[in-house]
Amino acid sequence: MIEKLKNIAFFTSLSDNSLHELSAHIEPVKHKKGTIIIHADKVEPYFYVLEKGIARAYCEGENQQITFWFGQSGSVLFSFNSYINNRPGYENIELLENSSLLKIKLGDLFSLYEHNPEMANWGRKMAEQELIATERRLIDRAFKGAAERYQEFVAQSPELIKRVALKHIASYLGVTQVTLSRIRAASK
Amino acid sequence: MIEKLKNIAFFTSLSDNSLHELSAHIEPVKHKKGTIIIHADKVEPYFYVLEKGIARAYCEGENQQITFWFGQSGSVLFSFNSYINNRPGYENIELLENSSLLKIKLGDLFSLYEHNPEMANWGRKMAEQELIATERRLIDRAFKGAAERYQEFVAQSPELIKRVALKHIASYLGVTQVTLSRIRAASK
DNA sequence: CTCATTTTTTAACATTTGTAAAATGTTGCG
DNA sequence: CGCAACATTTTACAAATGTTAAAAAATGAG
Repeated sequence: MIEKLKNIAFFTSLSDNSLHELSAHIEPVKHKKGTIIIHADKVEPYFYVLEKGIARAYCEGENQQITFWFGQSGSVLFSFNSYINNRPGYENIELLENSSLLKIKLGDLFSLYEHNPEMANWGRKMAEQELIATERRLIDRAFKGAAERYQEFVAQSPELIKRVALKHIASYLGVTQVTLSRIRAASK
Repeated sequence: MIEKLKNIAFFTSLSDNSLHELSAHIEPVKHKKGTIIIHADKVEPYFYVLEKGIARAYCEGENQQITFWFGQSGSVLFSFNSYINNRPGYENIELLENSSLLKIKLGDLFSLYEHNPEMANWGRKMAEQELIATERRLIDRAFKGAAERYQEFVAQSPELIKRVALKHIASYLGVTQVTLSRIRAASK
């Protein structure tokens, strides 16, 4: 299990001692494509690391779902509001392929944060990395047109383009599927 | 100084001991309206808490500035990329009024994180709160039209509407100033 | 207070994106 | 295979937002 963790970017900075403590609380699980592992409007008590597979986070709108995040191998999956505020979250997380995950109870993770400063700093850095990535996306959306955002998405996430339905990518990019089709047609 | 810190929401959870340690590294400063306290493309070595005043963070585009964040009393101001990755940042932070701030050297803050677990958890929670707020804005932008975003901004930030130029609010909301004017005209 | 500067609003027109519906393409299962 | 379900593209039209320019209003320095 420790060797598994060492292969995941988020965990490479941890000492063997912390990895050992952490691994005692980890349970590997597998789920099929289509499984919703995080549900909106629920306090979700688990934190997952995606070992293999693809996932998306989305919110349910009136007549549409809006995908705002994709996860790949090495991504961490959790309900932000459950993790941060112990309140029901706003996002669903769906596995888009049959996937392998590592599962940790939030309570166990928080205990580690309280008594192991290295883990507390790990949690801080994880939140910071997610923060800077999220803010970049917010800014990018303001500066760049939909076409440019699509080109960058293709360049940065070639795997996702191949494996994820375009309707999800369209909503991730903040346009309708019709607009994405037009962009793709124009760039041939 | 400790009493000052206790009045700031971010610091209310800290023990007197941590507040004491922290306050040894804090320098109160005042700056005039228009001062840029965080510069893009520079590693900014200070972390600020806004005691009194208003600030905005913006990125410089080709023929426009895009404001993507406002700070008020109690907000924390820092270059995300300097703080998180020790790299030059992408944002400028400008004081929109004469302001009082508390100034802390990043290096001092990081030392506290390393040897004081309570401070490490404080840093974690701060990043988490910024993260959840940023993600909510990203999602809101996808779900809500510009008019609705404006109404919510008015409801949630009545102070900012009074004190901040509409051109900055327009770019914060992701529309041109002309569009914001139309929205305001329609909602009378 | 007055003038110069900046901010905000309004107008006319262009462009982008959205909506709805039909056509085409793809996938998986019996 | 062949059908059914789902995904993607295309078309025609509608709505929202952008661009440019000018007028009106507000602000601030002297």
